[in-house]
Amino acid sequence: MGIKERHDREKLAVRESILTAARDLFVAEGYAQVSIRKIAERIEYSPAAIYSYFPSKDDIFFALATEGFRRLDDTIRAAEGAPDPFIELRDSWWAFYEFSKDQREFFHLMFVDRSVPAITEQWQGFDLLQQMMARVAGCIQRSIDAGRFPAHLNPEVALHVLRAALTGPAVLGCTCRLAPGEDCDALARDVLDTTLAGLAAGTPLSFVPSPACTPVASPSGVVSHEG
Amino acid sequence: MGIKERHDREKLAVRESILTAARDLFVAEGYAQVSIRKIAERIEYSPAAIYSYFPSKDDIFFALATEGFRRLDDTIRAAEGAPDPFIELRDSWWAFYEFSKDQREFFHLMFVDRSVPAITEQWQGFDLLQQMMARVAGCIQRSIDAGRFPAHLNPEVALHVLRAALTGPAVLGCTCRLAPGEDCDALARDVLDTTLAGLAAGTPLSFVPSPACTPVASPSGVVSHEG
DNA sequence: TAGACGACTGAACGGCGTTCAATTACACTG
DNA sequence: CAGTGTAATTGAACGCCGTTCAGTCGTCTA
Repeated sequence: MGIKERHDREKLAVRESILTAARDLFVAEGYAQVSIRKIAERIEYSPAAIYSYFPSKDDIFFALATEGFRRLDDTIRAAEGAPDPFIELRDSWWAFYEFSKDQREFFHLMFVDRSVPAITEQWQGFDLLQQMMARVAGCIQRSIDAGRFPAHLNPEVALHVLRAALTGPAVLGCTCRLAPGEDCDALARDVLDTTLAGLAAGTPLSFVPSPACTPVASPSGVVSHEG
Repeated sequence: MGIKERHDREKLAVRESILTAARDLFVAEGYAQVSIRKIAERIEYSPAAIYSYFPSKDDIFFALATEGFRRLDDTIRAAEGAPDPFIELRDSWWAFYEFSKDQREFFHLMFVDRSVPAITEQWQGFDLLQQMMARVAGCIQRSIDAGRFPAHLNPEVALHVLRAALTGPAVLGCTCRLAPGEDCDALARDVLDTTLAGLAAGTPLSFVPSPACTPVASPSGVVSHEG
């Protein structure tokens, strides 16, 4: 009796086509330009039909943000593997910046956009992001062990400082806050190198990271596992 | 014959009341929650009336962004004056970060929001921002002269690096991308100190700043001098 | 074949930014 | 004071938006 299975498959295929349409539209035109009606037209369904696949528009974009973290993970993984942990660290964060350039809309959705509400609600862990963070922290630890950073440096603190600093040029780029002639890549490179040098210099730091670290919360308070 | 003058004054007062209503609404509820209809209701005019004072909703917020730069200028000016230029530099950038906290919606409008389109168009100089930048650059130069930074450091480059790095924690805070328990102030402090230490360490930098530097472009391509 | 059930739709609700013909208020002219 | 011109203001509409819901339609079950 594979009828239910076929139905499930078909249902999932429609859901996937909604996400594909939404992704195509928002990568091409940005979040703000995407409407339920446009998505519906693209998949040749009525707008109302979409609401039997996603409870709200925000949930569609939350699913896409989740996909964004998968893409970011791929990007950063591809940058890992340099023999020198310090170089690997630099490559990883450079990959983070390049992700903000190459997948601008995804980056904006994941790290900048405020359209998705309920940010302060409880969220369920994004395993991918936490794994990414853990890998980078490990890389920092290996850099410390290799003598590239002072022994007293807390890898978690360094991680958050790097994340915050690199977020700067990434956001400036993706929100169009640079003059046309300005070289965003060079700026990002300088911020990265300056931050690494500052960490290497052993400035005392005061930040105490909390065990949890959230990128974006589910609009319905529940993590949506799309795909 | 002061009738025209009185009319001008009245017209200006209505314009001002529109801005006040918009400011109150958006500081309290955020850009996205502000509508022309709500502004109109608050000033007891019809929505259509607003369009004889501002060509579009975006222009209202562009005027508010301009006001935001005035507020930022006040904030940073108040932080200046420390005898040690290095301390003054640190105080100035800390004031920048505090502005992002205390005037979150203004900061978001000025440095993050993408709702206002036409960012890449030609813009007319924001004298205030350029003056702010020039003052900070001067402060960096004095820090170099005082031996706090290497002599070969380009003050303009350092300025952009500091701006980009500090934008990071500011954006993380104002877009709610920190876990509830995380201490944004400590993070910002660490980013600031790490960046200053990195600049002091004399890492070679590659960024070449363009003479112009824009925060946000006018939606109609023309700077609106409100007030 | 009757009924149940799920997917799907058309129409609507209340909101939005914006436009425009028509009206009103008012200073000026004769 | 009556009439005229002008600028301010409005009501109604247009075409969007996210979302809801009663109702339809097709398919599977008993």
